[in-house]
Amino acid sequence: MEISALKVFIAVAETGGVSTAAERLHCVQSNVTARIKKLEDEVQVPLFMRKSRGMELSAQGRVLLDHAYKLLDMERQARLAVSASLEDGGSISLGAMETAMAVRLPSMIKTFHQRHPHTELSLSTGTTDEMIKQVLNHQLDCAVVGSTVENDGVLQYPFFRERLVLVSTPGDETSHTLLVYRKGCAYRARAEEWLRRIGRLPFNVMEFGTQEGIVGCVSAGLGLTILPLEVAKNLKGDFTITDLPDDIAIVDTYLICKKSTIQTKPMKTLLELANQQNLSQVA
Amino acid sequence: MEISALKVFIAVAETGGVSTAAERLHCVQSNVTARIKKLEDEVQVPLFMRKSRGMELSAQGRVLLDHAYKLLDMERQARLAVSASLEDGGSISLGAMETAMAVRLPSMIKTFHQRHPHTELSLSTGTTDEMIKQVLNHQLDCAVVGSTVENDGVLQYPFFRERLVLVSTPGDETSHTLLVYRKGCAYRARAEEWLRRIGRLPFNVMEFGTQEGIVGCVSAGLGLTILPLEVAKNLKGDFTITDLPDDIAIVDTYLICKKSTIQTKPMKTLLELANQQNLSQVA
DNA sequence: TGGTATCATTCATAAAAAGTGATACCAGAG
DNA sequence: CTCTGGTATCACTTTTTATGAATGATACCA
Repeated sequence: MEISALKVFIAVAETGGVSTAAERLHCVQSNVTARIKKLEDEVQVPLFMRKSRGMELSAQGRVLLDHAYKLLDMERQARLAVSASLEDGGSISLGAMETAMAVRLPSMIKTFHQRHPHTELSLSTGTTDEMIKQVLNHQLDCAVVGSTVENDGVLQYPFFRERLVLVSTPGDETSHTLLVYRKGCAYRARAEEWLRRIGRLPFNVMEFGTQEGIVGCVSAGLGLTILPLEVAKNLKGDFTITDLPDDIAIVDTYLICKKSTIQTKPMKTLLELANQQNLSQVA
Repeated sequence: MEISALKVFIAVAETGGVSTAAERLHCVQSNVTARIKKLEDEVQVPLFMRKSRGMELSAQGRVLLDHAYKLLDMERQARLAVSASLEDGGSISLGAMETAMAVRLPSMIKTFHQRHPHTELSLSTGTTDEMIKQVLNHQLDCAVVGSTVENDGVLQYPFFRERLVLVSTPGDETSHTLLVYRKGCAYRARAEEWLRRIGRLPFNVMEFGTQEGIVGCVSAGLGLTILPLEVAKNLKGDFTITDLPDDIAIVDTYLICKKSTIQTKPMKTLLELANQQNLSQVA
């Protein structure tokens, strides 16, 4: 039962005749006759009673007419919804490093939600490497990551700049144990680079899935970790913060998304908001 | 946006790929590819993001998917409703002479409604001639009329037999004024026939649209009228009832409907109920 | 690194559906 | 009776949908 068939059905039902319906449909009368017959074949029931002059709905026809109206209306709605979703609505999946999610994103997300209350924003966290892969696979619409990506199918917007510091418990600053995220974290690479550079070798690494786990273990004196200064300053407890040289410490984060991702209005808003943050927040 | 197009859209969305969808749809991939493309052209928006392996819904695609499910379900419903209306549901329009509507029909209608609570019964009244025409034109599904009709496209079921009597105010029995329905009433023909036969000429006729009007005017002494005995006996007020010879008085009513009217279950019930009343209620 | 399997797309073409125009047919009106 | 206003039927064209084979891209595996 195709939508177009229902349209001719409605035309005949409303005009009470094949010829008048044909006129309204801008087609020829024989075509209308044929399509009605096909529809009747399909539902196995006569939809009209042929009168000497015109046709009149049968009981079954009246039933179908009701439904046909609804169906047609729904089709219109669907069409509308899809166009509208370019403007608003729909959903966006955004990934971010856990640290970014904690510090930078909340205010931005708030603003976004005010501007697009109908757009569903689904947040997830992951390591830089994981998220880059997900963006490339369209499992994420966009992501906040800690390194650039050399792939010209990807748009990258500078998001913010931050300074990494080493965090440990007092007296534990020279630990050879590094507590970090699982492989793929942008910060982890920096930390390892630093330890290698200052020759604190060999060092061992403990991997964690969440930031909470890392911080908990650092405060228990298990070792040291690397965190954005913003995050480190807000830690509760007694920690020592050790500066790092700029080339290690300063990391630029980017909001990335695939070029092929549809640029809906909400998506544009998101990128725009990201750009507004694009001030060197840290020297 | 045809239903069939949405079916392939859903298949692709659910299986996450053209090939798997094609398999499910029992057709070749190239066809699925083409139809998806056509749908995308139609809505002017990419519905899927092409990944290296398979396809994934875009934000707009997700929106459409929701609607597609609803639409498909609605279509199923419509199809079902039409078949079901053969069994039950739907509507039947029944016409009857006002006198029949008052006396014989109520109990029958009640039974009918108990058996088919989902069938809408629309009642109307009219003269025999009017209703015969309406049945022939399918403006009525069936009707209770006071004469047979010589048209072999029409089914006629004996409904009941009744006795007509003349009704007047006491002392007004020989009035030359006949109060009757508008032209086309089966009883009116009988009354005129009677007056002619007994030579009460000339007589004049006042036409009315409703039985109430007739009765009111009769009781005001304007003239006499002809009514079924059953009805006459139940009139409130002081009336004289005059018998008529059998050939004038006894009238058979019939439930008629066109042969071409679909014999739905409810319709069959109606005819069956009519036949149960088919007892000579009056000698 | 090359080989193989898995997908999507493209293209030429076949089959089916929708649309056309002419004509036949039917019933009511004059 | 013919005329008129309508539907149905028919042979035909156009459009849409479906097919099969070829192409290309990418992942997976050795």
